[in-house]
Amino acid sequence: MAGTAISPGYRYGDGAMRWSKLFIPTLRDAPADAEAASHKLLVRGGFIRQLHAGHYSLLPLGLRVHDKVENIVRQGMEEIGAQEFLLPAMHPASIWQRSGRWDSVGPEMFRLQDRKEADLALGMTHEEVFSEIAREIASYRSLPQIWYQIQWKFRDEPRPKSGLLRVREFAMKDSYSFDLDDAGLDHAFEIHREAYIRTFQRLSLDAIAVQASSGMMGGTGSVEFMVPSPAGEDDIARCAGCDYAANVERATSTLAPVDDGDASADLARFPTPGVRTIAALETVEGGAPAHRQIKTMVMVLDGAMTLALVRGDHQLNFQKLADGTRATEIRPAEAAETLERLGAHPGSLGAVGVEDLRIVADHSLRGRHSLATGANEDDWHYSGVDVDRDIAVDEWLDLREVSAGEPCVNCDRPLEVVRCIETGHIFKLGRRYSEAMGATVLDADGVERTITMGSYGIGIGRAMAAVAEVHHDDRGLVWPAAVAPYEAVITVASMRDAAAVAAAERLYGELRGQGAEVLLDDRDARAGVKFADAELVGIPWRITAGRAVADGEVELTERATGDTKRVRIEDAAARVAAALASARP
RNA sequence: CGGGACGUGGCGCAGCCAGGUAGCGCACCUGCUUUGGGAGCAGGGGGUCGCCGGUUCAAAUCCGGCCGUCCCGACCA
Repeated sequence: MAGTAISPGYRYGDGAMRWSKLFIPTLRDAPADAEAASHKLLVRGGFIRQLHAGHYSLLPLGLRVHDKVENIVRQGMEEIGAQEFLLPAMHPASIWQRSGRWDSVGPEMFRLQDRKEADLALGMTHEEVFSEIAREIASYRSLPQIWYQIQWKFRDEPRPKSGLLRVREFAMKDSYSFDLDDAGLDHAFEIHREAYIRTFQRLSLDAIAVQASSGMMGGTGSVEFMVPSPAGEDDIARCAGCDYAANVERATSTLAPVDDGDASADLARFPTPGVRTIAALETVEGGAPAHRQIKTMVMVLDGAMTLALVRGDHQLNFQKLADGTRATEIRPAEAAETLERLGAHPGSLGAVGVEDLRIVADHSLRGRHSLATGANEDDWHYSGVDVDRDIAVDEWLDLREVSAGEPCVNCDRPLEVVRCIETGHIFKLGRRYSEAMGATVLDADGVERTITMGSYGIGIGRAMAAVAEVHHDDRGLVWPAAVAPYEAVITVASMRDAAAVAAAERLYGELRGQGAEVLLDDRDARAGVKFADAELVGIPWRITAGRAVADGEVELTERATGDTKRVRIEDAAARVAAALASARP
């Protein structure tokens, strides 16, 4: 535009939304190692490319979507008065040592050293740094505060997978609330919950708010936002009759009482050659139905072997065990360890007479008698086990995982179990970090009080992938207008058709003049290629300038439905603008 | 961490077992034709066959080690 000599090929402004000038590397074939729909389509559509496991480059189209997701999330934060920060991604070890997490989080944190051999970490979350800053809040009159950032997080996931769904480096919106007391925290938590619901609605995600385990964050309560999808990694239990919903790491249900009979039987050891499973023990002479067996899970909690007991027909939930015992590192024992300590292989294990190991048991075993379990000798089991009499249970915990169909604890209606993607998680942290960092204020009475905190996260890239998981068809992505990389594409059916080119240019100018994000597909390619690409990339509206131009018309096609209408060229811009306006948040 | 599979032009694959000048489809470049649902013909460019070592006259191919990627599992005791 200016008089400065710029090589025409590099003229930026005008070419920026012409497909022929853009880098949109679409692929006919998905990479062989992609499994999840979002992974395949984001790669095929030219949105992302993998650098290595768990690390993806955002290409121009991908960045546009990512930016839009960010901005919708940002809008939700601004609406509750949150203030945006940007903190360092790289932290000194000392700040993590002060909170105790340098040692407690383990290998999930990327650690490195600088040239002076000082320990550093790549931030996996920012409670420590934000609460360090919050030390400058000196008076209760400065509270409450809500601070947030959208920043890269680094987590050395044991298994990155499914494209953008689980990665080691990702943008997260993390916010932190600072209040004088628990009532203030409850309020901050509630307005976040509401903001998240609004935000996920704007992203066209049907997120379910569920009770959740707090995991490594600690604290007194947490809620996850779960988007139903087979590509997810979490199961939630949800009641069809009331609003009960919880991650299976926390969910409970009502259990029908078990009738063990009147009298407690005598403990008896009996031979069970070849019996290695619950099912086998059901049918053998002297055995018992699964719900009258004790399943003995040998676990190692922070290095200490522990027996976790559940009913034979129940499953142990590891997160419940970790939460209930406050263990940070938890794994099943290896067969060799088990053999050494208990004297038998898996399949013949039990807690009867075990004195030197910690024993935790699920509530469903409380007071039970006349049960069957392994005898800690291969091919031998016990019958007539009376839990109170024969097993030295150290702690009673909720350890069992709920199953679909069990009655809801609130209303007795059957629970359903749904596979979900966790797109957001909010925590009531309490005073753990503020106390460690020394973030205190003086209250109205001049008394020093520790600030109470909450922390709240949304994974930007994961939310983007979740949208792709939910909104696609066999032709490609079907982006909701709010997050689409472009709102509309004008497809010139043939670049040799001068009238069509002229109509397309006119509409392109008009729509850009209205502020629409419109892409002009001016590639010298066949119409079929352009249609297929527009559908793969998932642009909500397509305006086709082709044979209808001879009649003074263009075609307007909605990606989601495939519906096509012919409209007058002079009316087309207004029609598209109206459609876009109704879709904007 | 355990189990499985796989690494060959940008993407998808064959070749490997039975060692002998690296091939196909898509994509890319040139030309002609075609032009509303991933065009046709002709010509062309691009690959240290993941890396290191070994065996051999000769290694994508056989052997050893390493690295990387994906999937399943972290339970049914």
